[in-house]
Amino acid sequence: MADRPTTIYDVARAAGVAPSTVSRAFSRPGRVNAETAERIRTVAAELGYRANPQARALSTRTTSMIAVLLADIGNPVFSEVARGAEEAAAEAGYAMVLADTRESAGRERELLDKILQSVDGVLLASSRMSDTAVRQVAKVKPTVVLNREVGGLPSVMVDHGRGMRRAAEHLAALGHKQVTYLAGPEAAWPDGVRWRALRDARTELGITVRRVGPVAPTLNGGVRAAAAWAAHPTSAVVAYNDLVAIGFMRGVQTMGKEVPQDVSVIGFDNTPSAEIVTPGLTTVAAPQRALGSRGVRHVLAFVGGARSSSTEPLLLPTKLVTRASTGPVAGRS
Amino acid sequence: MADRPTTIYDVARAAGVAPSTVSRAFSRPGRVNAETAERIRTVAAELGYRANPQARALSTRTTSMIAVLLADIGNPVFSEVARGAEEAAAEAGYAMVLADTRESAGRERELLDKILQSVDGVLLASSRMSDTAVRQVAKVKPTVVLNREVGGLPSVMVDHGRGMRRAAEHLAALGHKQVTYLAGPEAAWPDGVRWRALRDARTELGITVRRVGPVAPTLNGGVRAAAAWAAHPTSAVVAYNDLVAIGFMRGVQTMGKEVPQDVSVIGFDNTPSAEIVTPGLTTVAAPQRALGSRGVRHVLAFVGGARSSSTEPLLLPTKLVTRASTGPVAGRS
DNA sequence: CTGAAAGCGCTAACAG
DNA sequence: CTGTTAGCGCTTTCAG
Repeated sequence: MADRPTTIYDVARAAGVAPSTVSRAFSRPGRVNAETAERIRTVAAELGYRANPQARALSTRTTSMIAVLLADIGNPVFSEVARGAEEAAAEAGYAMVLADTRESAGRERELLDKILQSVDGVLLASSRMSDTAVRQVAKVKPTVVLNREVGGLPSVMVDHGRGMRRAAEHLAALGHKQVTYLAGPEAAWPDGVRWRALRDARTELGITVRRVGPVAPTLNGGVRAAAAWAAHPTSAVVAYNDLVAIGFMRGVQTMGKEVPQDVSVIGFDNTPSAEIVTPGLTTVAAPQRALGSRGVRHVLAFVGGARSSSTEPLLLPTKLVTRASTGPVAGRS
Repeated sequence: MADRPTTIYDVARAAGVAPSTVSRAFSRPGRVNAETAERIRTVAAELGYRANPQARALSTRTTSMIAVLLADIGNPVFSEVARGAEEAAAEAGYAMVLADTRESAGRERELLDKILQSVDGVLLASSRMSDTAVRQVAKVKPTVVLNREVGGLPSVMVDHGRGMRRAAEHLAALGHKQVTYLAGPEAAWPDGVRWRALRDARTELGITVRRVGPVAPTLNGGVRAAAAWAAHPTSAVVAYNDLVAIGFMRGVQTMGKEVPQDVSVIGFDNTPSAEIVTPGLTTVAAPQRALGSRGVRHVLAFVGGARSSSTEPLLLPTKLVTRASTGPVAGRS
């Protein structure tokens, strides 16, 4: 590949200055004569000089890289988070080391063990590790968690509670009196928040609520949920995510019922599929991209030396996207 | 965060050996007395010693990281590639630096400029740079390109030609005589390959082909393509990708026509949406995940010192997934 | 403002 | 097999 790359010494010799001056010309432009700096830069460009990041990191103890860990890059929800994270990182001149934990706390620990030393900060997008394990990480490098609260650590989360609230209001406005929640994995943090928000809205909205599950957060999980729901049908259903909602719709359609005539359905996440399915799925959209970018910016703020004063979780708003899967309860034929 | 991390010297002192021995105990276990090695490892564990990757990199000139550049991490096709890449990298003990070029050759260059020095190899998943620019990169670090041929550089690609061929055969078998191809962005390498493959299949399969576009590779692009197609309708259509195919179906349905009764539709990529749309979309599935993992393994092989002998592009097979969007031409009502 | 010199933590010869 | 001795390329005092 490369012949020996040009170093600071090569540039120094060619420019007729000391190596330290070349170094300063790049890292501390203010502390060097403007003309000399200019000359050095010219010479460096001619020689195609690129600073060696490892050497720099060794003496400065900063790498200009941050780690982003998520549970499954293939999941559109997380890939949006990754996108936002990458954008924010690139904008700040940082590179992103992305690791996929495949939903395993063990893998997560191993990965961190490997890359923690190579980054300036960490964003845990969907950590499955215990609180203590997360804190351990935070002790080594500035760490921000997403969609989770770990006592004392900075975090950014989507306001799932309010999202559920909006969904419930929408259904109540359409005249629905009974709502079933199709619960997702118990380990999933947003699941609990949503269910509680739905229950809390009962009296105020004058609805009764029921819970089915937990079901797998997949198309099939939704299909199975439909069977469970059929035992105690309600005129409205809110699902853990879009996939479950779509599976549910498919399930009830198989049973000869129609959406939204027989049952209104709401999902979570507003994945591309929500727009494509028939009928279009009403769903609670979360700003995943913003979640990723805010998360990274938060990390970088701490890298830059912010104190842990901002311990309060940052809450990002959701938006209810209404489509054809919800309708008035009176629409029942 | 951390107090001064423990170094090789701390371990050496605690274990009563020379620093170099500690180093060897980790990097070259064979070259050290088994018992001493064991003791060193124990002491190291007690002290919580972790090697400093920057220091190691500085002297070995290898970082155990590889760069993966792709055009848009939000695109499910690429996120699958990223997933495969990450898996292969992790398996080999490498970390993945992921960068999103946002379809811009300029950004791509800048990003590479920034991270090239920090990685042992590069995987260009959907480079928009010129051939010469790509070669420039390859001169600095082992580089593998995906879905593209850059003279002399190792590459891995999906056999889009055969995929198209299979699609055409499927349509011919159903009795279709005329096929329209909804072309994607001209800059996209697979687009040309597919169109040529379709044309080449004409005589043998006894079909005539037509081309519409290029259209944007989006839902809307597909809708517009439907309008263009309506000027010269054919009984079958193959789209650049699933999104275009789905948009097209939506477009023709709006015009009061039915799929597949009035027109059979085939997409490319087998994205999740293909399964969810109504009718289900017949599509050419590409092994995106494998593409990513093979790509990374290829890179690592070169990092490991393989000669450029394997200049032949590695071709990965596609699979035709048949669903309800294609049917016999006789099915016309 | 610039040069000289001392590391950052690890690996790599070279002796023994 | 183990210890000693130089660096890897850059930043950072410390003088001047």
